[in-house]
Amino acid sequence: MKESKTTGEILREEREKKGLLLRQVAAMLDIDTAILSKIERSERKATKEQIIKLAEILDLDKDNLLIQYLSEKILNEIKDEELGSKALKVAEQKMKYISKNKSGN
Amino acid sequence: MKESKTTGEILREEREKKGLLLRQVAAMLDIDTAILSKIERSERKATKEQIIKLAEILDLDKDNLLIQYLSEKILNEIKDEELGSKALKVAEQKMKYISKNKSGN
DNA sequence: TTATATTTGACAAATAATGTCAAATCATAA
DNA sequence: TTATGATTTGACATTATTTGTCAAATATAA
Repeated sequence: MKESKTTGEILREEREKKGLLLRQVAAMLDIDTAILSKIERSERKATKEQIIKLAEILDLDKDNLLIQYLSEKILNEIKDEELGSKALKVAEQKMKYISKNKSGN
Repeated sequence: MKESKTTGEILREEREKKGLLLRQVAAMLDIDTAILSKIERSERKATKEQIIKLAEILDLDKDNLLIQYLSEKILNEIKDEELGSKALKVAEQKMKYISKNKSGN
């Protein structure tokens, strides 16, 4: 019952569907093959720019991929924190408050 | 209609309530006064260790202060992101999934 | 004023993120 | 098998970010 894929898993799946090699995609990103290998196995994080390029290369929805990516960055921030779950809820509350008071109201 | 205080605002308020000087609290934290000044004005982030020490020094609830602090770290991660709000929601979903499958079930 | 507290900004040190490279491992076709 | 190409691993280099110091500027108040 696997609930959700990691960004890395998504990237690997799509790259393989397209029959592309790590070497080829890495070249398009202008990085070493080793890094892309690590990104796909969640051993390293991609940069935002790399995620955007990868969405283009692999025909993935850019916004969805970015949301995936950002949510992982958020979770990474609290993954070792006992209070992480509570902090996340508080962050959402604050976020709501911020949105409500955005410029334009 | 100020909804919530920043960690810095809380820290300054409590320090002043106790009649302590920046210099004094900074010394207890073993950092320069300048940094504490910046932390209280949200120009710099504290470290987790500093937050814990500050809770002790200022008699604040440690967990509450840490939750405040962590939620700010989360928001900081997405504050310039258009998709931040969506990413936050996805992070919560993933978090629920993770909790559900914690060791011990 | 003078004294003390705080703030500011330039800079230094420490840490973390991002990358390269070469060798090891893996998969598979000859 | 062995030979080839793909991927993985780990040591290391580079760069960016974080965390800190220091001294001068500014505020506060006696």
